[in-house]
Amino acid sequence: MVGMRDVAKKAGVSLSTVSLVVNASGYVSQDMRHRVEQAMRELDYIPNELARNLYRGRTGMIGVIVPTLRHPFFATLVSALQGRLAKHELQTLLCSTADADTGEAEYVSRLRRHMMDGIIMAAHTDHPADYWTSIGRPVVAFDRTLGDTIATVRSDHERGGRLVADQLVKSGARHVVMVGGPRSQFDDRGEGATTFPTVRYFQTLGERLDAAGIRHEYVACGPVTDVEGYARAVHMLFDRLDESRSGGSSGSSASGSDAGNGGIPPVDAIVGSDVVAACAVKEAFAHGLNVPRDVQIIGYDGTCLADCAGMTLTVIKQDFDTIAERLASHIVDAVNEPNARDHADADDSKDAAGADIVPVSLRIGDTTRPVA
Amino acid sequence: MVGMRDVAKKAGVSLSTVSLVVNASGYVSQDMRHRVEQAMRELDYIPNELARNLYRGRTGMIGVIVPTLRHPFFATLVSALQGRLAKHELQTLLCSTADADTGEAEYVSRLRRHMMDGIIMAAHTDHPADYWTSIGRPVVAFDRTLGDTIATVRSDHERGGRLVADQLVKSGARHVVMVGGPRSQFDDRGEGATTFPTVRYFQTLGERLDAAGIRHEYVACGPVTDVEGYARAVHMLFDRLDESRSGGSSGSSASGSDAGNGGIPPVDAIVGSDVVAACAVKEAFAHGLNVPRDVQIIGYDGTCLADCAGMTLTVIKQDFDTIAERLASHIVDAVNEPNARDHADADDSKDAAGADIVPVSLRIGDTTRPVA
DNA sequence: CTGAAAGCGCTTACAG
DNA sequence: CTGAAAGCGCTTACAG
Repeated sequence: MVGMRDVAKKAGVSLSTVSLVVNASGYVSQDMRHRVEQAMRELDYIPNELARNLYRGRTGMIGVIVPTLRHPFFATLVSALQGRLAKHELQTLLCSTADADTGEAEYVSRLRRHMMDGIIMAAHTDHPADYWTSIGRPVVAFDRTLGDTIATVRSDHERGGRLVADQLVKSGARHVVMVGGPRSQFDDRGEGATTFPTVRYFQTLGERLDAAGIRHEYVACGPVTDVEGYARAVHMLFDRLDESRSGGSSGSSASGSDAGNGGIPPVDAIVGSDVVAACAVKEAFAHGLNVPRDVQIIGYDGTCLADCAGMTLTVIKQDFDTIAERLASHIVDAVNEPNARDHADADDSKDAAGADIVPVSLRIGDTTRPVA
Repeated sequence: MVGMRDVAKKAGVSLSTVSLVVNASGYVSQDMRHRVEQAMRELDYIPNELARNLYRGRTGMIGVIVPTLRHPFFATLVSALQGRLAKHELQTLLCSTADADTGEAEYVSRLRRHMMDGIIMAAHTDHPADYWTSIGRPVVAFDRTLGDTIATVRSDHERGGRLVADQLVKSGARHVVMVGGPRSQFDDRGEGATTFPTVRYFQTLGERLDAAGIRHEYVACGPVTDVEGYARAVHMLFDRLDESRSGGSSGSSASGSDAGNGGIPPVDAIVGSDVVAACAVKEAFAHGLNVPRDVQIIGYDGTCLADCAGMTLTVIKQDFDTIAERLASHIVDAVNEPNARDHADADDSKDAAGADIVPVSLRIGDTTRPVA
């Protein structure tokens, strides 16, 4: 392998001169520069970045922790992130907790050992906040709270909830089923606010529906990594709907809890992630139900599924580009000034916990009825 | 930052002893070992991997070049790859050519500068074979030919073509439309074989349909990165179908070239990637066509779209896990013995060009008719 | 089995 | 503006 030393020898100059030329820093006379460049060309010299990394204590790589790329949501997020990080000269190191059955601890350990410069955390974690704050290296969180000193970026899920509630109320929905992750996500973690901002969508939606007197219930599936789990849950849901529609002879009490079966309006709206919504469209077809006449369906996320699900889905779109931009700029800040706390720049797009809030929007598709 | 030197000092031993303990290599007496371990614990010593990298000339990272993660096919591939690479203690460095508008040259340069140990190439490239073979560092190709010395892994697309032809023939299809990438992909590149193995699917399918006397045509869309391009192409296709179905008044000659419009059977089968198939289902619904009675739809790839497209798609499934396993083991070989050429182990699952061929399978869904 | 020494390839103060 | 020197933090021959 040809190194700087060889170039220096060939050009008849010192090591440092070569270094200055390679890095285009400092002043080197035209003459020297040319001789060095010529020597580099002749020897086909390629700088070894490893040595630079060691000296600088940096690798230029950011670990992005997600559960799995198989879920279009994370694929889209990572895609956007890679583009943004690249603009800051940072590489994206893929860290999936489910795809490689490696816990996040493995990646945190790599962060500690300087194999990456920082971590963007977008996967579930059981570690408490002090685990994350004690790492002492750059970490930024997406859609979850990891501790006071760790910046968070998330979508405005409350707005999502309001937009969807509005759509449902105005289109005359009478019985809404929300399909989402495990109920345990709704639990507080001391702070009085859940660490899973996403559940705020369902909470806000639920409150609004309550206020409008619209019946609603929540069906929990497995964790986000289990895409098939969603399919099963939606499948079972429709079987149940069949039962309730085919008369009051339903033996199970699953279709209602606090009212006599007779008076319960049939389910006429299903709400959940894009995956849930896509499955719902499929089941509706299979069960001979007309969408949106018999049942309205509203997705959440705005991934490619929203346009590939057999019908153009009405969805809440998360703004992946803006999210990625914010995450990237937070991690760049953290990498550049490791000691600086949050740039408390009194940004009004932050919530009480100081999270960076990105707006969402409602995209009307063909799976909802026109509003009154 | 606390380094090995500090640990050595604290434990009262030499640097090398600490190194031996950290690496669990060589023999160290129990006593020494304990003292060192204790010191490491007390000082909270964390080895700096950067120094190791420099010494070993390795980073433990493999670059995976794909066009974009936004396409479920590549998301699934990368997901599988990450899992496999992790089993070999290798990290996955995401290198998207479209997401970060960075050409592959940028990543090859990083490979050269030792920022990664090898590259798995799964994106389109305009560079000729000798560009790739001249890199002189580990490269493995997925689904494309990059030169004699570069190992290739691909699915058995010919088999895919046969399976689909069989399905179409037996179910009585009369007019098949294939929707795929730009026609230019079909061109030879000297070697007498296209560098895009995927087109072999369409070629084989076409030959078989010819043999069975079934009419077929090819509609070209933009490059794979342009998912919306597929949607548009399929949309236009259905508009054309409407026209041809509503009588012979079609002014355009697009629907046929070598026969009078009158005698052409209406299109009753659409074949393409999962994305194409999903769009086709959607358009069929929108146009009031019954699937599979009026039109059969067959996808290719077997990504999550195959189960989220409004109907369970009949698809050719690529075996992502096996593909990832093969790619990973090839790159591991290449990294470990840089000079070794192909392990010419006379594997019978290789084609003439020496590619490693992985079987595909047909998954029957609800978008095809029963076979005779 | 343990310690002093050289070195991985590059950078950056620091004298000339 | 250029050159000799020390050092990034760790590893591995090589003597003891």
